[in-house]
Amino acid sequence: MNLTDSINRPTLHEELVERLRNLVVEDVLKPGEKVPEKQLCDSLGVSRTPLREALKVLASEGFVVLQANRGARVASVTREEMENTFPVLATLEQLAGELACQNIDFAEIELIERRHADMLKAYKSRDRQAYFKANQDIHQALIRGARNDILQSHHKLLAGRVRRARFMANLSDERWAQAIDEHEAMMELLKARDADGLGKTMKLHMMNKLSALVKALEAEDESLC
Amino acid sequence: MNLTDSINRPTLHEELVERLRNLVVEDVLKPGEKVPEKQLCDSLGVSRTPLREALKVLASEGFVVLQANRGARVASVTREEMENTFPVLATLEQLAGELACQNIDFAEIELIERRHADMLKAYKSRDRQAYFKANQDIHQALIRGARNDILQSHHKLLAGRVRRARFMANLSDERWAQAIDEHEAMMELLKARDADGLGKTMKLHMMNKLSALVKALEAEDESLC
DNA sequence: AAAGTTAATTATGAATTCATTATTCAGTCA
DNA sequence: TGACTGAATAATGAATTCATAATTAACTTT
Repeated sequence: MNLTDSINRPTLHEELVERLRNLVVEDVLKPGEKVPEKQLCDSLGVSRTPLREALKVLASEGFVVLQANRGARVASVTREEMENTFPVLATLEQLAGELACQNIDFAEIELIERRHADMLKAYKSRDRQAYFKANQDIHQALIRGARNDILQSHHKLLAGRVRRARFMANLSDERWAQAIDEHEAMMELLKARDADGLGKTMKLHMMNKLSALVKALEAEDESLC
Repeated sequence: MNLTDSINRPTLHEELVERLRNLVVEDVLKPGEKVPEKQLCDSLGVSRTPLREALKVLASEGFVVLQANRGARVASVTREEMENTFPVLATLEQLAGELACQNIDFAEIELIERRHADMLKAYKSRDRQAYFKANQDIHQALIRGARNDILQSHHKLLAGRVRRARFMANLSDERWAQAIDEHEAMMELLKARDADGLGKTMKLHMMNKLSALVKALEAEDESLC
């Protein structure tokens, strides 16, 4: 019998924060759209109070924007925001890489190796969905390996905001190949527990992601004109 | 006549977030204490709804901890939390230092120089209050100079959580002198716009703060036994 | 008297209600 | 026809109410 399940019942607004954030990150609620309180309440079967509490939290996390007497709108994904977010995220990843080399245990490295293999397989079969999933798992496992809750929570927030961008721009074949190379290097550096090397590589990896994203966005803009 | 004042009236819960956060940061509400909803509502003259909304936000920021059906408690300041927070804060300061060297304008550097002079004066007259204020202004001005909103908001959050610790431990004369030296170096590197140097120095400065804090906490622990 | 049990009280989470502010839309006038 | 006005409608922010869970107090029972 599992006792923790019945005890650890999350409160209503916490669940709503999770679900609404997912709606934003997964691009179900589109940037700029206003969040329809009443509609969401009906479809989720809750009253406005916990939903509004959740919206305040989401606003403080930057996923929605509140306007007095005008409710909440989904925060838009601007190029400027990305250009501000990625450097911060990159620095946090650098720190995570350094700390992970010191603190991660062997079992976790093996787990990452397996997910790394999954990722390579997904790359070879050009399965974007599986690739993204494996990629995300690897990064998360590395962050967890850093053994720093504060780092983890701030990383999670920024990663969520960045994840929205991937729905806007598909990565190029060229960038995809480069990303694979970078991951190969990261894997080796982690196994060698080269803190400085892994940190720098992870930072660079993230900044290269930004370059690719900006390029993709520019290409998209052109195609729209 | 100033028209912007009357328009930009912040919403009730936003004001409450600010005020409650200050109560926590300024150590009016002590770590571990439970937050008395009813009492606060009475003394602030608001109903529970906006207050509770504010508490959810504060919880997501890490200043209070919510327990289902047991309300909110002020988050405790543990040594472990500090040891997790400082490295993250230090990395953010490093990034801020690098970006500030690129983006800050001359007028802002001059402003920082003036506050730096104020800080030296406060040090010489051993005015802790004035010293802390000038110190905080300098760091904030540097962050602003980085021209990165995301960086700024995350820094603000972590800085707030760290600030609580200074109420728990007074810094030693030795550390104080060291901090002054570090600030002198930072000032020179900023004026020279040495991005790498300023970043590294600011990071080190922050990590030294942690060491001093941990030492002070240990000394305090001993004196209590 | 101390530990355990039950009833009264209080606090909490969430729904509902209410006042106010935006928004929509029909009607007016240039 | 098209911009303006104002009433009708809808939404939002905040207070209030209500059901339930936690805490306290009173009361056994040994």
